Amino acid sequence: MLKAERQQIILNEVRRHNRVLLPDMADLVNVSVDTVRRDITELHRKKKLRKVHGGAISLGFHNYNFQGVEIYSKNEKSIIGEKAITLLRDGQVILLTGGTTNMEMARLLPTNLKLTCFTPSLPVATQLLTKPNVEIIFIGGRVSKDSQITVGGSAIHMLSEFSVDLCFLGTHSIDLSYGLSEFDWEIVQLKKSMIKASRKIVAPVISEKLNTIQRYKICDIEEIDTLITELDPENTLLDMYRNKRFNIL
Amino acid sequence: MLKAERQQIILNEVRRHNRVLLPDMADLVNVSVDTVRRDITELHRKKKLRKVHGGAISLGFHNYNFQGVEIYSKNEKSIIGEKAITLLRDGQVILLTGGTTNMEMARLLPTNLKLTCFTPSLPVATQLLTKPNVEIIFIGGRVSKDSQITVGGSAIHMLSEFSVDLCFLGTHSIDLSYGLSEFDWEIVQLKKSMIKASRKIVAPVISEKLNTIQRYKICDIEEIDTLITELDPENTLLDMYRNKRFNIL
DNA sequence: AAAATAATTGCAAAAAATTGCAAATAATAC
DNA sequence: GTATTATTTGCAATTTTTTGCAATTATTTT
Repeated sequence: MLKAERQQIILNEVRRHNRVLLPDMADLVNVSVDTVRRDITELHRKKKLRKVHGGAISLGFHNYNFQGVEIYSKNEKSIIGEKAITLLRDGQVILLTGGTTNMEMARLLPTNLKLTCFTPSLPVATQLLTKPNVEIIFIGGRVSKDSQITVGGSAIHMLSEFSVDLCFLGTHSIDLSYGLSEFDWEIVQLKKSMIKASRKIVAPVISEKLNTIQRYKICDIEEIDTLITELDPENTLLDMYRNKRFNIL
Repeated sequence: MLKAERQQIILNEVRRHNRVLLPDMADLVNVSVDTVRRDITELHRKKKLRKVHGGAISLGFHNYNFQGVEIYSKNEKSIIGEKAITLLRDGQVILLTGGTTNMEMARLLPTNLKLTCFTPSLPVATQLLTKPNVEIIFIGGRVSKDSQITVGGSAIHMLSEFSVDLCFLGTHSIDLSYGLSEFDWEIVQLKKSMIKASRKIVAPVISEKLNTIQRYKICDIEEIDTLITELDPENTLLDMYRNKRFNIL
C-alpha cells in the first residue's frame, strides 16, 4: 500500500469518526504503530488533523476527554447519518437535499462506496468532493444564501430531466396529519420537484422536528418511504408514526 | 506504443482504481519503471494525477477542503483581483470561471457592490456567499473533482440560456499566436460556451502563464477584451501583447 | 509511587527516486 | 532519399525515503 493512500485512509477515518486510536489504524492499514505514528505526525504538521496522545482527532472537533471511556457522544445527526448510510448500495443514484443532517451523512459516507449523488447544496457538494468514488452532479440555479442551496426555475427544470433511486429529503417540520413542511416557499417548490424525481423518499429528521408544522407544505406524510430519527425505532415518541406505510429507522 | 497512448492508459487506471503502483503500470504498458515514472512525473506536472512515492493517486482521492486550499503566489493573485474589480459596476451580470485567481477576486469583492454572478465553481460560489449584494447563479452539471467546477453537457446547455456583460476567464496558458489554452478537454468545452455567453471577455493571468501553451485551445487571443496581469501595464514583458485590440491592465 | 502505555530516538534493511549516460527511435532538415 | 537533430527509453550507480525494531524516555493510569 502506498504511503499517501494510507494517510488518506487514516484521514478519512478521522473525518468519519472524529477520533481514531493509533493501534486501530495500524491494524486497519496493516503497518506497525510506528509507521502510523509517523503518518499522523506528518498529517499533523500539514494541519490535516490533530495528533494527540494515543491517536488523532479531527480539526475543529473539541474533545475534552479523549482518554476517558466516554470519548465522544455521537450527536443526533451522526446517528441519523449512520442509519441513512445503511440504505445505500454500490451503484445507486441518489439525491441529497441541503441541511446539516444531509451534510453529516455526506461526511460519513464510506470512502469505498460507489454512488452518483445529485445535490443542489453547496456544502454537501463540497463535502462530497472528498469521496473518490462518488460522482457529483450539481443542480444549477440561483443560490439561496440562507440555505446555501440552489432554487428557482432553473433548478426545478434540471430536476425534471432525471430520476433517481433514493432521495434524502431534509425538512424543517414533519407532522402526522399535515405532512412535511417548510417556511421558505422557494425551497418547498424545489423539494416538490425532488420528490417527483425520486423513486423512494427518505426523510431524515431530528426528533424535535416531529409534530411541528411550517407555513408551506411539501407533501403528505404518505409520500415518504422511510423515516429516520436519532431515536430507537421502538421509542414511544414514534408510536403515532407507526402503522403507516413507511418504515421507521 | 505511443507515449501519449501509454499515458492515457495510466491515467485511466488511476481514474478507475484511484491509485496505481508503479511496477504494476510498468507491467501493464510494457516499459521500464523508469519510463512510467517519467510519465507519471509529466502527468503530475499537468495536474492530471498526483505523483506519490511508489506510484500515483487520483486527484479526487486527495482531500480538498477549499477553505484551506493554499493559494500560491497569493500576492500576484490579489493584485490581479484588485485590478479586475475596477472593471465592475453596480448592477452588472458577470460570469466567473474557477481557478484561484477568480477565487481571490471573489474574496476581494466590495461588500456593497451589487452584482449577479454566474459561476460553475464550487469554491467561487462558496466564497460569494459572504457577499450580501451578490446574487449567485450556479451553473449545474457534473462536478469535476480535479478543478471543482461543473462540466459536461448539462453545464454547457445552461450556459446557452443566458448572456452576461463580462466574463472573467481564468486560463492555464496564454500565447500571442496560439491564443488561450488548457490541458483538460472538458474544461475547454465549458470555457468555449462561456465565451459565447459573454459580451466581453477579461483574461486574468499570472505573468508566468504568458507565452505558454497547452494541448487544447480555448480561443484566439483576439477574442479577449482585457488582459490583466500582476505586472505594471508598462512592463516590457507585455510589449509583445500591445498593439492588439485588447486593453492591458 | 509503581505499572502500563505511548512517544522518541537511533539504526539498518528494503524500496524507490534521482542522475548521468548511451542506445534506440522519431522528427526534421537537407 | 539521406543526414542531422531531438526525443525517448532503459540501465547502472548513487542518494533518498520508507519502514520496522529495539532501547530509552515520557506520559498516563492505578
